[in-house]
Amino acid sequence: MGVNKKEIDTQSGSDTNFFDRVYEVVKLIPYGRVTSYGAIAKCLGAARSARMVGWAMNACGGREDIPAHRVVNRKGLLTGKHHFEGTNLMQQLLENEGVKVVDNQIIDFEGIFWDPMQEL
DNA sequence: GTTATGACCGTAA
DNA sequence: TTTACGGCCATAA
Repeated sequence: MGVNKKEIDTQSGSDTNFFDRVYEVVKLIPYGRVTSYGAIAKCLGAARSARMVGWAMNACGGREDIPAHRVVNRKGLLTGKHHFEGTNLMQQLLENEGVKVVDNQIIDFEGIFWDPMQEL
């Protein structure tokens, strides 16, 4: 039995599970902490695929297990809040965890920033 | 198979 | 300083 199918991917180990990887990292985000798409992407080995991380979030719509509200862009801005229900749901969730958010921007972002690579 | 989009990031003007 | 554009990877149509 050889590897018929399509010879694995051009790269070793990355079975279209890119999304699942992002989900796992996001789910690993501790309470009261936040991270950025680039940090997650970098942790996955694709720092240049930060957009894919956000894309994965878009597909996460419906996965409550994934605290996407803890994922923000490099500036600590809630760029994805538009994808949440309502208008301030994401902000409410963050404030609920003790994260101060003003004008869609996280206060002391660098202070509560959680780097996945730092833990992993 | 190609085209277009995307919750980004980084650099240039 | 701010603003604008391109790149880069992956998914969906």
